[in-house]
Amino acid sequence: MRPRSRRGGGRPTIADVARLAGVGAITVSRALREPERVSTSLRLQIERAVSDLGYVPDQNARALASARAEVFGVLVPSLTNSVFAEVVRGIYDSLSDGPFRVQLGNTHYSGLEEERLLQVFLSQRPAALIVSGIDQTKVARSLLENADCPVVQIMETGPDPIDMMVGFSHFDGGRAATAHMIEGGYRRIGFLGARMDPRSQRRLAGYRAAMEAAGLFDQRLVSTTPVPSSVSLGRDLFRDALAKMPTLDGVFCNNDDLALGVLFECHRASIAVPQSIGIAGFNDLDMMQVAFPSVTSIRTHRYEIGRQAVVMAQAAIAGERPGQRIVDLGFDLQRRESTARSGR
Amino acid sequence: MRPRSRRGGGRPTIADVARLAGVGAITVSRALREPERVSTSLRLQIERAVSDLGYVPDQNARALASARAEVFGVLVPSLTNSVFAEVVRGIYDSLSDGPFRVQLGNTHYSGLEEERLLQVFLSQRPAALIVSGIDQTKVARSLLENADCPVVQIMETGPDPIDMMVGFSHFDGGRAATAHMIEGGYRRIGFLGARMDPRSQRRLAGYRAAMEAAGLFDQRLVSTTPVPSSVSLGRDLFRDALAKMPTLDGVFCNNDDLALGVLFECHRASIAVPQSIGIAGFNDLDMMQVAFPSVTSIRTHRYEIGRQAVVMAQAAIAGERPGQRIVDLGFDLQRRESTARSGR
DNA sequence: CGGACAATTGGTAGCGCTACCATATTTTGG
DNA sequence: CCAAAATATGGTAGCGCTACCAATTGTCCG
Repeated sequence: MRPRSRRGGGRPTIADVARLAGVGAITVSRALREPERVSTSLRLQIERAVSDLGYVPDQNARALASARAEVFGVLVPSLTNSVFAEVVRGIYDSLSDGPFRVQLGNTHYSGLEEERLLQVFLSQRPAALIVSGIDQTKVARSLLENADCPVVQIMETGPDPIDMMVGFSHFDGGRAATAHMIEGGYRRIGFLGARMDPRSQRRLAGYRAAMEAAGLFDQRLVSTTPVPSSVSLGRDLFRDALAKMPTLDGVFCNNDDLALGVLFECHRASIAVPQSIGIAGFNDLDMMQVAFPSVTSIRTHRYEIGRQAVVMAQAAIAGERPGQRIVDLGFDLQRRESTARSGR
Repeated sequence: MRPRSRRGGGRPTIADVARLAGVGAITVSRALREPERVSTSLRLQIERAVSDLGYVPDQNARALASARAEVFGVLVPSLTNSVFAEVVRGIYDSLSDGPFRVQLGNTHYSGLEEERLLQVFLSQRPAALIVSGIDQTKVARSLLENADCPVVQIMETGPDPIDMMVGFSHFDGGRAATAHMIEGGYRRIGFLGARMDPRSQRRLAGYRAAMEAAGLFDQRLVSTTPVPSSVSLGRDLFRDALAKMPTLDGVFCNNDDLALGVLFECHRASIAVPQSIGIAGFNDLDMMQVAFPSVTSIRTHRYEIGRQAVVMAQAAIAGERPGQRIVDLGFDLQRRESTARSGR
């Protein structure tokens, strides 16, 4: 006679706690989830039993019974890109004191992979979903629209949110950085872009808008590649751009990795920064202000985006109507030595 | 009369598939998990029904019934440290084509946080656990020893594994970098260390061993701080070290972020690298070989550590005896311009 | 002081799946 | 050709928890 522990391995269950505390199982369940709905005396008794037995609720059983896992599904295109690493950190930090776990997926910038991961995540009935960008495939968008949980799109803002959005305008960022260089007297400003995911495309569009507004745009100033970004790629792109267009007097880089590669190459080739070449990056990694010369960049509020996404999702879970569905956290242009031709 | 869909929301269940395919539910279950144990005709019929209904198995129910979630629990001390980001990428990539999901936890370099997360993870009955380092607290170690799943400790090797280990010797790495600088003619070599987690401590110990072996050790050459590492911190530590010890002729940095900060500060202060100051880092981030001058570093096989940890865990899940419980993936000393006093 | 109402507590019946065992059905070997 | 063994399929009984509803007790007010 051992109907118990057929599989479980003998971990204490809610029934064990109930027996020890001399109450019904459901009361234990309530004491753990909604302590205020249980009398103080019983609650103490139950807490005692829980700690005596070392009881830990089985999350799988809980999720099955309530048709809802205490999981936030998070989809990012890259784990090594430090921008997303910081977003994810913001998410984890905001979630760490609640009951929610995080299920992190890496889409590798692939729409198909995103669809696949969405299926996997949905099969767990997550409490909320956080996805990157606003360029979901048709299938992915439909999965998200029909998901019976809050959905937050992060990193970008745009019209027509699936549910909620936190981010900023990459177009505006690209335009601001470019406009700043034009103001600083740069004329033949190149654009260096790697990966060229949708966000990079919009930064390029912002660059183009600023250049055209000043009557400076020239297609030959644009160098892009689908290859993933890296510091060494920045060096290579810059060499090519300079060979193609020797009169280049500045570069706006898709991101800071590329900008750093450009900076190092300028050192190596003894090209004066910011005199001969101005450099601006995007994201404003910590090292940009330490670099010599320090590098102008667009500071984005990545950690805050992660934090805010969690706040919005949790509010929605709690049944609150969102104050605003679209939150634009903006960006800050950090003007530094690398684009200060005259000054300093 | 609607005993069904009280909560579920109407997603098709295994029973729906079974009915449509005209078979028993258990046969559907088998067809999905062990297709080779079901006849071809039935299997096709079932696959048809699955795709017609858009059936996706409920992971929570599956985990409850089988007392085992298809989840790898992964604990790392940081998400933004690009070393761990790459380890995690190795893990995700190796797992992406199997049935397993990843549950990622961030311990923030805290033993207590690790214990807490282990509790959370264990409550899901994961298929395997991957934890960072070999310095678990007593409680954490006990939780891991009693976990009824494979456990892999990563990033380091050492005696007395909980179960399995993949990593390398940080002591040897620190010693190799330092010995290389000594060979190169550097004498007053400083050690710059941030965070000073156990791995950093062992790198420091390796540095000390090399210095002592050459009769060069001096406690005043060592500058450490518990503060998290960053490029700006590298600059600050270097300034302090130089102020404290003006005869400094080289620095071995705990990691590449610090080394980069030192490099930039040398540029800013017009200190010749490698002539006046030699610089060596640890981890060999991509940018180290692009930097000017390129920076000597210890290349560690981070992605491969993640990959290998998954391979070992999967073998253990499949019931195979591990070939070796401890896998040392070593490291490579990358000799570059920043420590080449004479050459180039 | 009785009845409406809130506050507590518990019982029942699953959630959707799989472990275990039983029951056909086919294959094998002597 | 038949028993034994292998193969293929299905039924039953939960896994550990919570939604739903019922039952009990205490509380308030006309």
